[in-house]
Amino acid sequence: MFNKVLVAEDLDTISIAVVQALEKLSITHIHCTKYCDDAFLKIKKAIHDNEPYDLLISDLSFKSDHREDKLTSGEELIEAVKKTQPDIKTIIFSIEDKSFRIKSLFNNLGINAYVCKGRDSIEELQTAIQRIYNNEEVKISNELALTLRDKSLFEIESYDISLLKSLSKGLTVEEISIEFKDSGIIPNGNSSLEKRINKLKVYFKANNNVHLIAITKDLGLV
Amino acid sequence: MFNKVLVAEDLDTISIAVVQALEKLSITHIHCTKYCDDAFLKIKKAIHDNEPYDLLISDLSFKSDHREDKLTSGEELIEAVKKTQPDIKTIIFSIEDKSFRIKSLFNNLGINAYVCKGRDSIEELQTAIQRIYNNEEVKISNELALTLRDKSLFEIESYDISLLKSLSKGLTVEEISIEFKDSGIIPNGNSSLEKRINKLKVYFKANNNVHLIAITKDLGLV
DNA sequence: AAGACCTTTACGGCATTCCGTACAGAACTA
DNA sequence: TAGTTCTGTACGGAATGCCGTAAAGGTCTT
Repeated sequence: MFNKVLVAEDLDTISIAVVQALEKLSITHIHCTKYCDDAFLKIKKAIHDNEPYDLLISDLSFKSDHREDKLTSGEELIEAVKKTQPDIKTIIFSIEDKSFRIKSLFNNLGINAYVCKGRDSIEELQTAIQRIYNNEEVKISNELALTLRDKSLFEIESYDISLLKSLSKGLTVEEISIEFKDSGIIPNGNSSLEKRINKLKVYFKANNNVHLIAITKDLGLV
Repeated sequence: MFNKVLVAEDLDTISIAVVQALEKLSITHIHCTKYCDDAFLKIKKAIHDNEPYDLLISDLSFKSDHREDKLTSGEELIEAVKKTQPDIKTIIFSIEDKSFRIKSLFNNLGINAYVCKGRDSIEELQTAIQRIYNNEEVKISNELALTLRDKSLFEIESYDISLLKSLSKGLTVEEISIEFKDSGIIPNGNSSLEKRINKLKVYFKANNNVHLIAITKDLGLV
């Protein structure tokens, strides 16, 4: 079994249970951090000491508080970690259950498993760890596997996200056009923006801009 | 110390840690449920057996799954419980940190304490239980106490929420006017609705309707 | 190089929002 | 009761969103 495991989780309640679950798998060295920055430091220190971590289990969202952290989310943490220790195994353990979000995590971050916090997540977490250790294929629930194969979900690019974010900030199409021109984002013509917004409205079955933002906010896209 | 405590929490990880925390307070009878409906049943059964619960610790939001539950949130659960056992003590243990939401919980549900899941929530939960048992005043963090006293936050009524919800469903002012007339909600004239939306935009410093919905969605109002 | 195709942009007409003014009725005041 | 204030509603004009058409420019094929 893995020897050295790091848990990045802000909620004290959850990290207690995770540690307990790891102990049952007879993992000897378990460390916890409540902040992404601390997790990254620990990983760098471990490499320096020639005792690197085998596995990182991280939450996605971390509450912000008085501390000013560089890394504020599990995504940022894993991205940074992979750059310094590419061979480390990673599991995301989060409440997030939007399939396209999870899909992008597999594609962009190359995580080894995604375990969704829920009513029986301890067991799922344990089997995920076991399978990764045995180099078996990651178990993905059927429903999720289907959406992961669905290419159409991947059409929403960062361009669309920027567009939606600007809209949700209360900017008009005119203003977004100017903003995009300043930032060098193309396309940035009025009509092109309108057309793109229209595609998003069709995609998300939205009646108007207000509806569109309401929907994408619910999906956690913005 | 309390004798019999019920924990309503869907996430297995968290309920493990909560039970552990309760055991340290030498509470002897601790029961857990993962669904609101089950919690309500247990409480009714306990009353029937003449061994009622002293304290209910409940989460706010519960994941929906295959089961079709009558009670789907901690609010609904506590509301139902208070009707059958008005003297039961209640603590909400949730990740929600929007002050006006918490305020409405104290005002509408009459909860005894609100503990926010976070980096040191176990300890907060334990002291909250202790204080409730000793009939001391509930400890509220300074920041929260301020907003609880702030009357202005309470100006947003259910009328405004309905309005915002209809907007976020993609309806036009015209359509909302018809909807309100059908439901007997007043005011329902076009201009009145516009005027009210305008007030909300001023209040939330929103540039336009899209912005307004984005803001109120973030605040968890809609 | 010519044609088909795609993307970006421009323009125009209609719908909706945005915002100011105005007026009628209810509630409140003296 | 008469005047004042508040609230709900109506109307109108400017700005923005909404949607279709079309032109300009790029890419690809043949």
